[in-house]
Amino acid sequence: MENTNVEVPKKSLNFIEAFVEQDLKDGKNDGRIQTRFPPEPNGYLHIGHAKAICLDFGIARNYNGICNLRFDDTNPVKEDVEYVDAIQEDIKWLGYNWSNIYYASDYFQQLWDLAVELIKQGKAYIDEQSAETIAKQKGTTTVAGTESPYRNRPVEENLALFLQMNTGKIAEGAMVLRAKIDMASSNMHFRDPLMYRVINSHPHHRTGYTWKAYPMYDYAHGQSDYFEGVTHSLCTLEFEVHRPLYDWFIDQFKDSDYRPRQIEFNRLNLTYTVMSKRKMLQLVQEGLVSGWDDPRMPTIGGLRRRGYSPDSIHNFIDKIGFTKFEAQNDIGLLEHAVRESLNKTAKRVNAVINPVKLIITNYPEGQVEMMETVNNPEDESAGTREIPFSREIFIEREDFMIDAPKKFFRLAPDKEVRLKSAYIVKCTGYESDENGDVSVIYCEYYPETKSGMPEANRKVKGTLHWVSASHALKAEVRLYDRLFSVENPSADPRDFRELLNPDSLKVLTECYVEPSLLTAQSLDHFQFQRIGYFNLDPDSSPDKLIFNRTVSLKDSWAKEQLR
RNA sequence: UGUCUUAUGGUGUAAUGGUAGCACUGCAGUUUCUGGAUCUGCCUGUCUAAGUUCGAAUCUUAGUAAGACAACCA
Repeated sequence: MENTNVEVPKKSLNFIEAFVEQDLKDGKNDGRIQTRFPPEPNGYLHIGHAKAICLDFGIARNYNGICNLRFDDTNPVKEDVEYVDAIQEDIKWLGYNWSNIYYASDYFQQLWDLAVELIKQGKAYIDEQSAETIAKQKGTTTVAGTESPYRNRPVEENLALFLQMNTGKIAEGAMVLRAKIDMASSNMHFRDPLMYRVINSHPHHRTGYTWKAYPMYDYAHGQSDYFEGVTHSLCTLEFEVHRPLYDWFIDQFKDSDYRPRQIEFNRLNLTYTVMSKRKMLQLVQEGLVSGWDDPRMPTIGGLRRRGYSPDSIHNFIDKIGFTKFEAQNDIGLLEHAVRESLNKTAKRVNAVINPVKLIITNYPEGQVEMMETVNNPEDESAGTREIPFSREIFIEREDFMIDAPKKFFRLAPDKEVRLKSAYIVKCTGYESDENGDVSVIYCEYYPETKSGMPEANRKVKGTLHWVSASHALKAEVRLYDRLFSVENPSADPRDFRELLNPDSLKVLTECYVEPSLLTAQSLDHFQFQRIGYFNLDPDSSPDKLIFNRTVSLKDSWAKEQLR
């Protein structure tokens, strides 16, 4: 799990980096660069968070700044320590280390004191109206709000009531603290936003029942940034309208030239994917997936289990960039990024996922030869290994056709193919079962065509992967496809469960892999020749090898066969 | 009948007043002890209209379209 040696590529300049460089040039904040990644510990991280993480930590790294992890834990109703731990593991797995770890709850006292200060200045008041009434008085986007009857209550009364709010004697919803700004503002967030509400029914995961009044996001987030010395507070586009309020709160309290700056970027939208926490939770709870780390889930845990490397995720984030345009990113680009990254490192192994037996009739019975084969043609340092070859082997059913069309360069009656790393063989016959399916293929081999021998250079059109029948390990292979069958499930008006792709998981139990895979470690990734990238599932055991398909190779023929 | 933001090939993203480039997809080809990978080529784009300028994707105005905002969520 711990993986701190991941290489994180330097991104090309984006508009946020341009802002950062301008701020540096202008000498702002004494040339200091500080960011933060501020998750609320109320769920698991997904690939959308990975985008934010790459930006927050990446900016700090590229500009000799620091990036802190801060849990935005101001709402105990939704938060849990379970998520705090999982979030940290996922960030580390992505290859990042935070300088400090903070919690918004660390600032509860400071925030409280500043709120008192604001009340004393007459800029905040206690409202005792119901949530419904307050909402009604906010007006609408086109109609100005009306002022609360409590808006002008005396400072002393406000102070006394604010203290009351934190005693536990005040019922939830009975009173709130509001900033006194402008009920007629064209920005809804300026219409006397709530700063504090009472929550006494849930313990906070860190402070227990110490506090009964909790700060709201708009107040707590900006001030937390300010307390920590954040210079660039990066968040997603939907917080754009919050920025004036963010700045307003900063203005109330700042006492030097330093000020944090909020910059918004586009969140990640992936085709064929839902990333809403609510929907992901539903998928898990209703058993539509096996859990938060189901290989089909867009969670960091799911991607990890599926065989995505941290490097491949960085590669993807690097490709999609950061802009202010609400984009729909093609899942195909993610898959491309994964292939590109895994291609450099994945060990090539022989595996046959839809086997048919092939007997080499002129090969001595009982003879076994160890054939040398390269681990990775892209990387010489990966070395070679030996695989056993014998009279009876398995090949892919798709690699043999009785009536082969002209462009079919694999095996067919009277045709020759190269067995990868071994001999050239010629098909001399086959047998079919009662359904007409081929049950066994007969070949003869040419002993002088063994790989590496002088006579081996004879050209044949096709090369097939294979495993020795008596040496192969039986394995279970799980093929994954996109979870949803529509391009933009989030925008589809139908219930998202109706949009699930019924073929998103296909389990193959009659698969054979070469014996070297017995020593594979959990999550190790491999390229199965001409099939795709796979990794060993954590639930595997020596008795039952389970491989997850990370992504298929971009071979239209193979793709068709795998469906 | 509001405020804020955005608009570049099918998709994503560069070009910060000076030749519209890159990647993905698609198509065609090359090559290989697998048709993958590699390599090569091709296709397709500045939302509309006015203005400023020697020159506009870029600046201005208007229009059009899209997104965000009216949680005691973050």
